[in-house]
Amino acid sequence: MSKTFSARLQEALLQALSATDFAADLPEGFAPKVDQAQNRQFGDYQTNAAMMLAKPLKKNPREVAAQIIEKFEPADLCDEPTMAGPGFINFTLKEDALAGELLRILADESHHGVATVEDPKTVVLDFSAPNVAKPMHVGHIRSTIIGDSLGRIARFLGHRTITDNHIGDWGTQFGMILWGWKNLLDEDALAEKPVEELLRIYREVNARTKEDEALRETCKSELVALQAGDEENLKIWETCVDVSKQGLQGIYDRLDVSFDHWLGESFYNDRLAPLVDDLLDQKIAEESDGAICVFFPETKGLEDKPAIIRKADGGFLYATTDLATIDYRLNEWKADAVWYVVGAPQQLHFDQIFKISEKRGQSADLEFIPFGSILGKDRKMLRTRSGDTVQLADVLDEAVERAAKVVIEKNPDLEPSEQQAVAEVIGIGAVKYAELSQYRLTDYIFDWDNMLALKGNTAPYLLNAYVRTRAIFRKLGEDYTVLETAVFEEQAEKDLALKLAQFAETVPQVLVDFKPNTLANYLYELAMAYHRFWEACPVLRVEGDLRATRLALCEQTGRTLRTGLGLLGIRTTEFM
RNA sequence: GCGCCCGUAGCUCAGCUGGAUAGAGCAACGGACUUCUAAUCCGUAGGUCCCGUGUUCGAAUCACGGCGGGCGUGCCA
Repeated sequence: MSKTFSARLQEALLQALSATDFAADLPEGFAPKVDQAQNRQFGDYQTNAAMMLAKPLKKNPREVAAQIIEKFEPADLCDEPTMAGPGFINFTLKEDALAGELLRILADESHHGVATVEDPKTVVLDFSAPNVAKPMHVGHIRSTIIGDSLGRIARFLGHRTITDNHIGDWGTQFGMILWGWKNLLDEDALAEKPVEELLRIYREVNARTKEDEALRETCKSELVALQAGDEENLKIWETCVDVSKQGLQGIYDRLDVSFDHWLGESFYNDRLAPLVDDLLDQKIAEESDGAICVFFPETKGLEDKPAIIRKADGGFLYATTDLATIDYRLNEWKADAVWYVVGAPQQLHFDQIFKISEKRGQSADLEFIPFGSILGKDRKMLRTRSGDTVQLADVLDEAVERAAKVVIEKNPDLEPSEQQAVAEVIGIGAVKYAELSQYRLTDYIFDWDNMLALKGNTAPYLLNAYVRTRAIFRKLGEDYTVLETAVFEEQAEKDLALKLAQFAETVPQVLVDFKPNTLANYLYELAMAYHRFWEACPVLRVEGDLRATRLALCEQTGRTLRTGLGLLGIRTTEFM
């Protein structure tokens, strides 16, 4: 497989460097960067290698640049590089190179020129992980959508990817649910809308325990009974988990998110006690005030932040479960890496369990991939227990409803069922894109209009570009065949062709720092380039190679948008 | 107290592994549809990149110190 433009330019640049007078004096391991030019007036790619080298070589940067340019052999890739400003070297690709690349990526129907990784890893992705017996609220959307997208991208790049929904099916909340089930349950409501009924009793009990000390104790004893294996409580617990999973599955189906496994906290129950014993044996953990703790005296920032893995009353905590989960993933799944897509407030927790894993001699690449909070209007965290948090299902309903309004307005003649199907793609896509197009650590204030916008840099903008690629082939009456000779007449065509080629440079970049918004931004730029092309370049009204080239650009834009949106977990529609 | 994250146009946000005049969208104003989907395109206007100091040929980006906001910090998850 051939390489991206930036990789090829980088190779040529290294060649040039090795031919210069100062080749022997280059810093060891010097790897010049070739970046996409920020501004078209500077060509297509640029490097600041000369300026980087000026200091160690004790030379004037422009002198260095001049010599690099002199030795640079562009082959048929680009024109003679030019020097600009304080010592930039700018590269402008040849039209033939652009044309050749277009043909190459068209031939690569599944990956569009994106190279798969040389050393595939087994990556476990831990994301979404809602609590059972409570429906997902807006706060769960980030983990679910970001995690799903990272999983799709890792898989696309060739990693063995395992997604695991580590649901909270064993927490202390079950004390309250058990009591509520026994005392407040409305059987008819349970049969009718099980998830809602579970939420209702949970909220009711939660509210009562705030006032009622005795009830708190009763709930606690229900929990203890469950943990001790009480048959009735276990039965209720199983039913709750079952019902909740079905409710969650409905949301996941709608979001087009799926998991390879659903190994919740309860799965690890048997493994907790032996794990703590083992940590004690190895002197990694010790007793302190009755609890079993791991201390980190040698780690800056954690000196006074022990991790508790067994409470004084013998109970285990989520740190214990998470450690057992790491064992399982490493031993059973042979994971090389585990990626946790979890909210930023849990930074300390993950620092601790990663450190413990290290103390145990485990060497897997454990990554905490945090995201910022969704805040309420008061700029405070949207709290799960505040009672009136916005439910995810409601957000999706509202999104689809808003999309439907526009679809009906724009396409009054469409069958209602088709209108609804299109609205579903647009509405859900809009919600996902709103999340994925922004940097994951940015906090934001929940706002319907913001989250569900349909104008500007949103999913509908990208979907519209895709739809326009399809409209052309519908009108043409046949599918794309094969392009033999690419010719360019307009700047808009070359800009689009270059953008298409850069898909291969963009996708791998997402996993460097786990930022799907890098891909979202790229797709937005691609859609913009296509919309400009659309305005400037009629396709069906021109003839010959030019028409074939433009059809190819349409086809490749459609493929790239479909694949790229697919990597974000966003579906496409043929019309809108 | 200590730790982590955020602070960029009126609003919502990109850009942050140092690079050229800091970019989008929304809102405002002005243009372009007998045309392959105008959910589009083109243009105008809008900035102490929170403040200060430092490193550097070069800082929104890195370091240090502040300020403002959010979150976390031994027996919830």
